[in-house]
Amino acid sequence: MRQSNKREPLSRERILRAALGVVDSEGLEAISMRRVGQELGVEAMSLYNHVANKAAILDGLFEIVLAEMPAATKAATWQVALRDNARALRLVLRAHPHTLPLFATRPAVTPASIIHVEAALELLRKAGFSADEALCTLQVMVAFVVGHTVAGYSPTRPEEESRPAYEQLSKQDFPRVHELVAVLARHDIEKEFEFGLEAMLAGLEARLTRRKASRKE
Amino acid sequence: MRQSNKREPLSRERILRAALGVVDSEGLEAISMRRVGQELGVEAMSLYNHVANKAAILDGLFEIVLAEMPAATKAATWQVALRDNARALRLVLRAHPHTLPLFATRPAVTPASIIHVEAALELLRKAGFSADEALCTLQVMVAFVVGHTVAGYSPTRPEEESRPAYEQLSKQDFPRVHELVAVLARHDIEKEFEFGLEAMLAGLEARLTRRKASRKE
DNA sequence: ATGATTGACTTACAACGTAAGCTTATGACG
DNA sequence: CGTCATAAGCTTACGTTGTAAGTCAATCAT
Repeated sequence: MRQSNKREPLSRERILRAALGVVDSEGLEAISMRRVGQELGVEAMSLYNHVANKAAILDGLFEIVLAEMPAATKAATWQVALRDNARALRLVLRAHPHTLPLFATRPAVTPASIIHVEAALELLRKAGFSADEALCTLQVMVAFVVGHTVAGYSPTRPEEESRPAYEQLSKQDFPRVHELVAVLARHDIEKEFEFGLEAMLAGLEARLTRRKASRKE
Repeated sequence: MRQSNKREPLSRERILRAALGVVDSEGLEAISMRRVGQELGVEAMSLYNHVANKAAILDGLFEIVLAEMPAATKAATWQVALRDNARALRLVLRAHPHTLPLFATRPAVTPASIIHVEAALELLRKAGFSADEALCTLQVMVAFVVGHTVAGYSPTRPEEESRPAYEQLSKQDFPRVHELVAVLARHDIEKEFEFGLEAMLAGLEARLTRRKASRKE
């Protein structure tokens, strides 16, 4: 009955990877200590030898997802670097949509992502941003990327109330909303992301040039 | 022993308000059917006469928080309107920081906020944005506001590992990160929000003028 | 060989969401 | 006034959860 061969020992690493597997295939609320243990052929309580508690597993999930982000390639300009980073972050988040709620609870910047932060800061500082501006820029970019990805890709459970209301109530009272119904059909959420990303970058660039101009006179 | 006087009857409204009270003072994970019932002097199961289940309560919380957003005042330009809306949304979210995780799971636009959406769309369309651009603009703004507020105001439980790492490891390996340590002390997250908001607005405005120019030639 | 350490398993408990059934107050209608 | 339907509360019960506490077998240093 018992797992016959000498099994490889448990570890934080293996636990997190098993947990990520469960979350990816069954959703965030599917993980319980017993479920993760079962995935590893182990009792729930055995996990406590390697992780402090369930919250620590969620923290770890957040961490290993973020660690999937590829190292930044050498970019020509800070604009390109920021854009690349934003897209890379979005891709990582989209790869594990069920973990997205985690990013709403935990601080976005973590030791795992510090390399990316350092690289981005370096470029921004050299481009002429002050330390504070560079910090703001990064935080604001992350906020946008995470915010937009969470909004668009959080797996919505099949609630039936919210959808139909649009077509019915809105014709005369909300003409502009009604107008969107047709648009929504062919609306591309990736285009929407790029739309926001470009706006953000353009705004940051404008700020930088204005800043340089005011310093020089 | 029993609650003596004829008590006023339960209702979805009362349940949600009680739940919001619990969440505001004790945090999101403090709400359980029994806890909310206790708040109203009622058994847990009685709540099921007015709400479908716990998820419905969370949906309702989301809803009544969003409903606190004040009606938009008549704004001079779409820029001012967007800025006002963004700040108003942020204020509402900040007023109930414990509910912020809810905004990561649920769709941002809800029947409760449709009036604001309609008003904003009207202004954007009149300013020259296409229907799709107006939709993108709104979604992107909401994503930024929610994303940034969640990142900055989600009540972080007192985890002790993440903080001290900064000062230690970063001096030579991460000089730019290290540079931030001093900045962080006097860093103002509201300024940071305004920084991002202005960048976003500037970028959107640039897009609009470019669009008008290209249509005219 | 022996003793300590590690890491698994077992048991147990309180709290959770909620299904099912029961009880009581309200109000319509003969 | 009596009857009875409906509504809205209460009670009990079940399965699942996170995890504290205790047990036991394997590994390893001496």
